[in-house]
Amino acid sequence: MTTERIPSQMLKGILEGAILIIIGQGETYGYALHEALNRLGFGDIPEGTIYPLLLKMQRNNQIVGVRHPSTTGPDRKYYHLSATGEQDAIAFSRQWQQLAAAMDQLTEGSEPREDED
Amino acid sequence: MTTERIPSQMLKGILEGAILIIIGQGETYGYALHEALNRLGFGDIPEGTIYPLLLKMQRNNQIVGVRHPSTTGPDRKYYHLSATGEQDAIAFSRQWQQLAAAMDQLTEGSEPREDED
DNA sequence: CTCTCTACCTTGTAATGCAAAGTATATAAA
DNA sequence: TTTATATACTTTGCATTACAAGGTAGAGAG
Repeated sequence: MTTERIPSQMLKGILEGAILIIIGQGETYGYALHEALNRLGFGDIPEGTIYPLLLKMQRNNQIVGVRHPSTTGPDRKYYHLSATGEQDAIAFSRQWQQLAAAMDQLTEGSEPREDED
Repeated sequence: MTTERIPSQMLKGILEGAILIIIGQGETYGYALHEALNRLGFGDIPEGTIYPLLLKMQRNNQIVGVRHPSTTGPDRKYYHLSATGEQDAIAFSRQWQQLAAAMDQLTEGSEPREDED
């Protein structure tokens, strides 16, 4: 199992972008986001991280939240991207690619072997 | 020119790992590190970021610094990895790969087109 | 009625990148 | 000599971020 925990310091500034992209692929709510991030390999991001972040993104007019009742539990707050959020999602993708490219440059031809553990 | 500025929040926790890897590829000093990071595409990381980080890494016994006189300017403090630092560099590489894999999953088949604007 | 799963929110803390300012050496220009 | 520039390292304080810990509440199972 290569599922290694990503340190929280490494996620700083990336979670917001990741969430922008996820919401951009279809409106969703906090609790489902928690499961989506886990499924994608970001690890078990706690609710104490996700919900305050969503509220901040709402304050910054990146996302818009609408409450909907659920028949199987408490209300859900569905979020979708605003125009600003869409632009931010695109900007984040570019910045991520820039970072990934720099990291690629860094580890070019000097990666530690992992053939046999 | 696709050289986009990587936001500082996005670098949090990644700079340390990147520096571990660079120093692992051959001992170097702060000022040269500043240029190397720029050349690799990480952007113009200010000295107020690099030097305090090196001092912290030294306190944490990840790197070892040795002063050497220079004939072309002030003394240089050359750093090399400690045993701890080598392990941390390897751990960081794994964690980065985990993060990059999660980001790949995220943008799978749903990237914004850039063919034509 | 209690327990669990779902679903959201708040407060306070530690970690990180950075701006701003300072110190000091070597070299070239005035 | 004086001034300026590139090199080279350090410190203090700030804004941002992920998180732990705790709280609130609805729906269904026992």
